[in-house]
Amino acid sequence: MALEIPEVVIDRLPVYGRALDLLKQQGREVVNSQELGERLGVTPAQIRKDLSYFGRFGKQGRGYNVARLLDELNQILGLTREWSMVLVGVGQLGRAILAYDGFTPQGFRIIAAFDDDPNIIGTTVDGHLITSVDELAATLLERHAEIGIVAVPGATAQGVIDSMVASGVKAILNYAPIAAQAPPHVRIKDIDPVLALQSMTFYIKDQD
Amino acid sequence: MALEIPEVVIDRLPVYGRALDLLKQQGREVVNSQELGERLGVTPAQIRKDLSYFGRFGKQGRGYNVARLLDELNQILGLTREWSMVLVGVGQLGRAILAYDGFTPQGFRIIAAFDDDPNIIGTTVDGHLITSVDELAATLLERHAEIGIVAVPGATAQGVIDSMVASGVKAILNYAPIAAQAPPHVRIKDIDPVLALQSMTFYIKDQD
DNA sequence: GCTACATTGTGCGCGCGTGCGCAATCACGA
DNA sequence: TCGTGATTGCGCACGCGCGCACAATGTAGC
Repeated sequence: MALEIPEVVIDRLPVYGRALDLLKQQGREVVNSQELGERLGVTPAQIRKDLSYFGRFGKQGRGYNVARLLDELNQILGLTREWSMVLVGVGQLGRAILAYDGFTPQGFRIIAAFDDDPNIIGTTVDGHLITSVDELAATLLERHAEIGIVAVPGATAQGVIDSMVASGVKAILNYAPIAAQAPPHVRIKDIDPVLALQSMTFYIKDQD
Repeated sequence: MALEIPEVVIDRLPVYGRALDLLKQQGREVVNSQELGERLGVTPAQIRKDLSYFGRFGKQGRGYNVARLLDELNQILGLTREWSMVLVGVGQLGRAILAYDGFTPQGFRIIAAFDDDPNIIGTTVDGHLITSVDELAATLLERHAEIGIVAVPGATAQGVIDSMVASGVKAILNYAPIAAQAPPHVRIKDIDPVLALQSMTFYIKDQD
């Protein structure tokens, strides 16, 4: 049945999950695809189709049980466990990532942070002792981490990614402004505000 | 001819532009679609098709003049001018955004920064005097800005977005973890590392 | 100037994602 | 227990984006 699920579908599931989380906090027990769709700017059919890839979670005539559907989505996405991450690059951006309080509640924990600046190595940032990037591989041998975060300048980013891949990291969140290369079995997502800005200007450049 | 250009195409153009920029810095004068595609993980046909929406920029048998194509792309995307931005939210994330040196070289300048914390208002961060968010509208009346950056917690983000829209901002870069709503004439792009992580775990949760 | 070669620009078909529309199904009230 | 109303799950068709494959076209060498 669910042998080939489009990546766009997977990308939308966390969005549904976040909305359900909010509804749950508000004490809502049931929600239908129409209301969920309105909140997220998605058609109700889209939501129902997406969910149907994984099973039948709703009840006709009522809708979806909020807590139940949220649990199902977390199960599907693998969010019922903790995920360990390593951060490379403790500049201004890296510090903001270390300080960000949105990862932990969702089960993502930074277990080690690395840099190549001797002035930073050995210091403690937000409770994390900064280690030399040369020890990345050694550290990952004893303390396993599935996810790597790249917050270094573009020039050194690909090298960092290669090291992570070699050390068995399975997914990478890349903040560096490069077209990162990785083997097929390693997932990569880019966070790139400049690209986002540069495509928006196309649409607004001729307004008023 | 170019009456309806897919948004995915527009999203790829800045990626091409960045690669061309790099090639130009390396002194390359000509590049063909095959090499460009290999560097970016895109098929050569994709690149040629995308570019054909806007004109004929290549020469058969040779390829594309790097500097020429880069200029054309910048023209198409509206990157030949400066863009003014306002930032709302000067917490850890906002500070990292203010400190980020990747915006200015691409023509994006933050002209004002706002927060609602009395302890922060009046201070100077990276050369920017932090103003009360209550003065957002008034400030935008005298100093025009086309783009808004939202770096506040999710709970207050939609309100900030509404204010920006009311003040004539035409594009918004949203770092808050919400499904932001805005009228159709205002472009929005979300920067959301947690969503990126939560979709990647789907693919890596059953590995090894 | 002519030939051989390389690379673009694009018509076309394939495949996939989206949303419509309806039958199936469940809750609830009488 | 039965009927009514609401909402899901999903078959199907439409439309769009992607990439193939080839003709068009420019380059370079002789």
